[in-house]
Amino acid sequence: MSSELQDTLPPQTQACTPTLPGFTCGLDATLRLIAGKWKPLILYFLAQGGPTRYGELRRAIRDVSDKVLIQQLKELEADELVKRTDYKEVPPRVDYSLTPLGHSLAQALVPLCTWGTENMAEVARVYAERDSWKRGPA
Amino acid sequence: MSSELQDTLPPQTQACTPTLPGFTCGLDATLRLIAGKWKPLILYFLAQGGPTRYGELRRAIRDVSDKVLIQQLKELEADELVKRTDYKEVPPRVDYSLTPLGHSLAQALVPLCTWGTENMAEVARVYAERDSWKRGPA
DNA sequence: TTGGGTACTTACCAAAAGGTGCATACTTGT
DNA sequence: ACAAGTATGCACCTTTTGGTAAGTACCCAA
Repeated sequence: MSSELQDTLPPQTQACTPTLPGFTCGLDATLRLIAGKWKPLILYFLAQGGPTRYGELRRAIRDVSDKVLIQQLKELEADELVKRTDYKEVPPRVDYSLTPLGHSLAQALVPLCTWGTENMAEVARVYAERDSWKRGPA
Repeated sequence: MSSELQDTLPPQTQACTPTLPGFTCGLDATLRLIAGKWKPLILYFLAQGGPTRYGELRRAIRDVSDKVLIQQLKELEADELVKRTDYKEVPPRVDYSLTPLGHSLAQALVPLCTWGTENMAEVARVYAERDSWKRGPA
């Protein structure tokens, strides 16, 4: 990594420069917001699709349960990354979209997605190996 | 609505292509590798400092316990993101460094760190609000 | 000899995270 | 009439995660 690390670098005794409140560094702050099994996926999905209805999201993010999806959406909303719009219609209709803050975070997520795509074969291989010794040799 | 958003969306946010094994997309693949409370921090720290001895890492990443740090290092090693070097000296001496794969992942983490740094005030504010209603007003 | 440092390992636990299934109140399609 | 879809809420429970405290084997300095 080149030396234009926005945080620190000097004689470092810590992972990053501690700055505000309780965060050890910017990465730490970010990680707390996106901690949650599906949050990054939700953000990323919303970044791609714009306002999305609950049911659509639910179907898009495979294997998530209602309880957890709702829960994480609420947290994202409380964290001001996502905006919930309730149309107060009679069969319920609600949609979710990114706030500007959420949108910028989603952008920061893009490199991770790109990395995963580019290295998917590698990652899959590693996983295959792990799974095989876990279940015992052939 | 089509759920095959991946190929119909704006090229700049579009980096997610569902293809291989059990991953829904690149982001999903990446997230599985860095899932773990301290993993991103470990990767980021190693990216900054080069080969680092265990004890140094331990002291750099505040509040991590031996058990967990070791455990996550092992997983990172199994995932071929980190390389462990044991000098087999008499008072134990070991150090950890990034593999090329790990290094590229660490690069992808940089925007998250940057985002966190740039929006730290915002994030801190949001957290303060949450904490206050959680514990009741002063 | 006692104490500290090195890099771990293990047993035991508490808390957090996530999942399941049922319920709601109302509408539309069959 | 009845099933299905809509967006949740709630009680309950299992899995996962992380943490604590202790131990190991060895060396060096006081």
